[in-house]
Amino acid sequence: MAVNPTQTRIRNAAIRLFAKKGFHGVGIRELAQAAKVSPASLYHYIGSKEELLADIMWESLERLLSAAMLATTDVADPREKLGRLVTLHVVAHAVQSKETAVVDNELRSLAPKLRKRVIDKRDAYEQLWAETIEQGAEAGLFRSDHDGLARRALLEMCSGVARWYSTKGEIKLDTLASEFTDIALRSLGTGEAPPQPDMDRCRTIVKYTWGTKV
Amino acid sequence: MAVNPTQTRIRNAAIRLFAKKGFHGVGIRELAQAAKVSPASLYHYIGSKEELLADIMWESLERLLSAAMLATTDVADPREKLGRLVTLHVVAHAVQSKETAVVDNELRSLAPKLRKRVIDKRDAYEQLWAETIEQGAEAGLFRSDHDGLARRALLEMCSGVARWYSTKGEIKLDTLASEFTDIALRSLGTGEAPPQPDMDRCRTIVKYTWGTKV
DNA sequence: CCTAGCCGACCGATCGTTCGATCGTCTAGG
DNA sequence: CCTAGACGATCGAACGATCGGTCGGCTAGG
Repeated sequence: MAVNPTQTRIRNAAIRLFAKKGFHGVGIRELAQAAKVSPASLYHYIGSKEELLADIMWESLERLLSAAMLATTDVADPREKLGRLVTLHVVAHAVQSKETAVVDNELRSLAPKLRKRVIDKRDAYEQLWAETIEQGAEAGLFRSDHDGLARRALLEMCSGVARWYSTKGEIKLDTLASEFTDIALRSLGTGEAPPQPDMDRCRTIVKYTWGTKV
Repeated sequence: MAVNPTQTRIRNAAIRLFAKKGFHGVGIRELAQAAKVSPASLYHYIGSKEELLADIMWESLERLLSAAMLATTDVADPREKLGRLVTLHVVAHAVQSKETAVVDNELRSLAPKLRKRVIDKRDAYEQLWAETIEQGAEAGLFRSDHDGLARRALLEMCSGVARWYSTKGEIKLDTLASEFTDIALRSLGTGEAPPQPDMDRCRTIVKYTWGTKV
């Protein structure tokens, strides 16, 4: 999980370049130069270019999933649960926009074997959303979403943050999160004013999961 | 605009392959084979691989923009206007998922010169959304969106359709469009039940713009 | 004869990857 | 304390393959 400084440099360079140019748009030599190693040395740290991509994607999803589970276990109210899922998802895509963009865009660059591991993780994560929405529907708090249409719409909306949000822009992270939570809950809601989730708890989890950001 | 049958084959093959593997993931030999010409013959129809991509993206946006303008001119009610924008955007991303996916993902593969033309088109299109939302806000029908946050959220949500919707799935196109319109209007709305836009008019425009689909 | 369409052969460049060798560091045996 | 050797890290050079693109020439219809 990237403890070695050289490993970390390679990992970070790969995330930055893959996000900017796409997996196939980055050559090994360019990657090596950005990580300040020779192309040959690169292969002491990675199995192959593709494995490097798969590792990055899987670990990114692993962090997102564990953060989401941490935030939703023992939460009874589906509205609170969904609000936290949205907040974490949006904040993750805002502060880790590079690696989340890679996760969202580069699944196609993985051969079936490596792809499966990543897809399984992603499905496990999206399952959290599906369960939460279903619970809300059963409780009469959300409109039912038996096609998963609303879930997909909301996930795409929240993931899109990585494509346009800039931490240097005028929009504060808190504004972003609460606005998106609002939109999400009102999309699913039955009309009542949606409650805001426990922001402090989410902030703590974000800090714990992704480090010093936020 | 692709009247020649060989041009059309090349265009369609490029859209399909670029959407599936990404611009840098497709070689001209693979593209030529899919279009049933030799790699050399390819260059009787395209200036370069990159120009081919730029043309595809620009034309796709051109169609979307003209369809959107066609659907919104002389429409006074901002809610009706936005409903039609959402419907057209969603339907376009559903039935032309390949080329819209290319538009959404491959901007980074274009050198600045070619990129500008495409970005200008995209901005002109998004401007339509911005104006409509602003009109709605001034009329007191929408919550104001001075950061463009809601606009971006909705656009990402609607564009995401190209990533998951399948015309072979169980969700009907009408259901998709009306559900998304509903979500969009309730995201912006002040609480009243959102009106459904003129679906027949939208259907006509889709047919006129993208041909026999729908 | 001209031209549009088409293609085999080839261009230099770059692709992902491997190999063998050279470093400095650590450890075990005498 | 010295030394032999194992070890991880590093890299220059090169591998065959493929990259985007070009060129000269062939063919067929007007």
